[in-house]
Amino acid sequence: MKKTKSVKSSDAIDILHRRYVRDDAKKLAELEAVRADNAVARKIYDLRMKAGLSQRDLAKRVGTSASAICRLEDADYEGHSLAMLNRIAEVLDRRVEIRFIMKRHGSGHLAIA
Amino acid sequence: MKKTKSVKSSDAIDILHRRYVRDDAKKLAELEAVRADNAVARKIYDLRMKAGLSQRDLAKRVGTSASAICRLEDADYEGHSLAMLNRIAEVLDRRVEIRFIMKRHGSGHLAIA
DNA sequence: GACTTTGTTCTCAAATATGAGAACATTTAA
DNA sequence: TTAAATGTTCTCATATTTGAGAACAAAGTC
Repeated sequence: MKKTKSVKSSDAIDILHRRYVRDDAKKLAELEAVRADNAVARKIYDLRMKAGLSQRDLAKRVGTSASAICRLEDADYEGHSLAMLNRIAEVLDRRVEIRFIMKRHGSGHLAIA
Repeated sequence: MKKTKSVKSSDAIDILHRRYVRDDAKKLAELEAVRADNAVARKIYDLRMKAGLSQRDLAKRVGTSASAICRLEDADYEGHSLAMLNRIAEVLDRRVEIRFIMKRHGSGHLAIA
């Protein structure tokens, strides 16, 4: 979450959407990945905020550096590992759940469970 | 999922549970990580089976080798990355959702949303 | 039996994430 | 203004994951 740019971080997705979502399947895959990474970044940020911690605070608890936490909260970061997500969840008294959610085939946008 | 050992793969968790869950917080963290990895491995296996694919089939679709898929389905594997989960989800027409679920504080076992 | 398919394990090089310190910008507090 | 706290970006060495091929075991097919 960049400090200055007014936390409207769905911008990246919207731009990609307008640029690519005209039947290009390969790009659609990338978009999905970006959307996922983006969501994770925001969730980490939200969790940290809800806990009232600075990046340095969380870093200390997790056992890493503030810059590493900052990197994880960057919406463009694509390197998330389950190991790190678990470490963060642990110190914030949470557990990580992964779900593979079926995408709609036919027409629409929306996904189904 | 090992071929011979009759797919009862909650064994590992049970063993760890009996061994550690006597107030040892550090081990509890590890257990949570193992549980998560285990769950991911099984989900990949289930998804692949539901799609009627061999490990080699899935590997080809994802763009990797069968041994890599086998590794991902090993309950002991701890190296899952979001990137790989997204790639697998994509070729099986799914998307990955990550949730940080609050753990119960007080007494019990069960987790809450 | 021989053949094929499938899953598994081992190895290694290549790619990628992590840990960490430094420097900087911005905000808040004194 | 000065100082402290915070978030960000850069860089690098280290650790980890990935890609891939080989070899093997087990099960099914012919």
